[in-house]
Amino acid sequence: MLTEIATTETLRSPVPAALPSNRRAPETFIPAGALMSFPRNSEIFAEGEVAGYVYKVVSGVVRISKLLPDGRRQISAFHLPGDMFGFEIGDIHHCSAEAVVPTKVVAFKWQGLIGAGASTSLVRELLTRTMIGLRHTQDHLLLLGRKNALERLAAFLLEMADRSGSAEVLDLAMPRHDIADYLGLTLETVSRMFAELKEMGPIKLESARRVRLLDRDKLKAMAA
Amino acid sequence: MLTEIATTETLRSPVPAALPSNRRAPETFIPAGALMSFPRNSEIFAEGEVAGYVYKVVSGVVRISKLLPDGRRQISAFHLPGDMFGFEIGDIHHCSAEAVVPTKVVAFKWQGLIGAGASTSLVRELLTRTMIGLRHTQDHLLLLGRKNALERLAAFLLEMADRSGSAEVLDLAMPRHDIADYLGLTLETVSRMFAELKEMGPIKLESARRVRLLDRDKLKAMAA
DNA sequence: CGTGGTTTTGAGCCCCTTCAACCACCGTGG
DNA sequence: CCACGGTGGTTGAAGGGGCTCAAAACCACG
Repeated sequence: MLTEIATTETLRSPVPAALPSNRRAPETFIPAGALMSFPRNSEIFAEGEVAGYVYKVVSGVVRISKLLPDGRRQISAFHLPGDMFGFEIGDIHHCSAEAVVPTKVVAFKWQGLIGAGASTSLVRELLTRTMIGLRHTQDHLLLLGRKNALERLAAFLLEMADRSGSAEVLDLAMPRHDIADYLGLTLETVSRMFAELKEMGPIKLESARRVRLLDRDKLKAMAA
Repeated sequence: MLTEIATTETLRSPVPAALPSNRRAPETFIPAGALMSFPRNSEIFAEGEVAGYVYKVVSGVVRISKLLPDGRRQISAFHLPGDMFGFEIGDIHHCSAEAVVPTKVVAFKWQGLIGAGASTSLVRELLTRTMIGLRHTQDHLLLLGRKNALERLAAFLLEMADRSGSAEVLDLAMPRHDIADYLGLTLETVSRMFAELKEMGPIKLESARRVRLLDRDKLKAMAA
C-alpha cells in the first residue's frame, strides 16, 4: 500500500487521506498522504526534532529557517504550493519549517518513499527535487555572499514573480522581517530598498505587500 | 556494462580505466571511471558548458564557484578526496569547477548512473550525496547571511579541520582569495581575521597556509 | 476609535571594503 | 652569492553601506 500510494503521480496530486489537525503530536502515526493544516506562524517541524516525513505544500506558504544560539535567523527558502520540503539524511531535522500564512500540506512517510521496495522512478524524482533545491540554494549563496541590498531585493522580487505565475501585480505573503531574514538584511534595510526601487522606477507599491512590477527588464538589470 | 561499472562500490573505490589527460575535449567520450588529472587553477568544467558527467575527487582539492557578470565570485564548496560533484538537472552546468591544487578526479557518465536500468540503490546513494550537499549549502547560507567576519573564519577552520582528519596542524590548500570568496569577504579581511584569531589565542600560524589549532573549543565558541 | 502588529523614516555609528603600500617567500639567472 | 621579478600575504588609513536605536505612521480589527 505504501508503494501504491507513494508513486510519482501521487506526489504530484495527492488525495487527502485524513482530516486536518493543527499540530501533529510528535509520535503520532501519519498515513502517507495525510493532509494537515497549520495556522499562520505555527511550527510544522523544528530543528532538532525527529524527522520521518516529507511534506508537499497544497496551499499557503512555508518558510525554512535556521537559528543561531543568539537568535539570528536565516531563512533558506520559501515553499509555495507544489513544492516539497522536509528531506533529511539522518532522522533529525536540521532546519525548522513554519507556516507563513494559514497553510495546508500533505505528509508522506519518508521510509515509504525511499525504503526497500521503492521504485527507481520515485527515488529519481526525489533526487531531481533535491537537486533543484540544491541549485536554488547555491544561487542564494551568490546573493548572500556577493550582492548588495538593492540587488538582493530586486532578485527576490523577480524570483517571487517567476514562481507565482508572473502576474502584473505580485502579492507577497511574508512580512518585511521574513524577507530580511531571507536576504541576510535587516527589515529596515528591506523597507528602504523597496522605497529606492519605487524611486528608481521598476516597481510601484500598491500596499506594503502588493507590488506592481512596472519594468521587469530594469529589475533584472538591477539584480546583477 | 554501464550498470556493472556504475555500482555503489565502484563509486566508493573506482578503478582508473583511462590515462590522465590535462583537459578533456568537450565532445570526447569518457568511459565510466576515467581518471583525469588537472593542474593547479585549471578548469574542470565551466558554468554554461554542456554537462553529462559527474566527478569524484581522487586527490587534490576542487572549488565550485559562480560568477556575477562584473566578476564578483562566490565559492559554494571545496571538494576533497572522496567527494563527488558535477550533478546537474538539465544538461548545462550552472556552476564552474576548478582545481585548487594539482588534482585527479574520476569521471562517470551521468546517464549511466541514473538512466533507464539504473539500480535503485545507486540512485539512492546519489540522492544521499545530493542531500548532504544541500545540508552543507544551507549551513553555509546561515554563515553568509548572519555571521560576522570572525565567526566565518572560525567556522571555516573548524570545517576544514573536521574534513581533513582533525589533525593538530591544518594545511590549507587554498589561497586567501579563495577563502574570501568562500566566506563572502575580501582577502584583506580574511587576513585580518587570521591575525585576530592568532591574537585571541585559539590558533597559531606556522605559515600562511599552515594553521595550528590550539583550542578547538574556543574556536567553536567563536564560530557562533 | 483605541490597540497591537507592521512598516516607514531618521540619525549616528561601526564593521567591512577599498585603495595603497609594504613584506615574505621562492625559483631563476647573472 | 645575490639581484631580480612575481606571486601571495600582511598591514594601514579612509570611506561607505548597512546596522542599531528610536520614533512616527500606517493598518487591520476589536
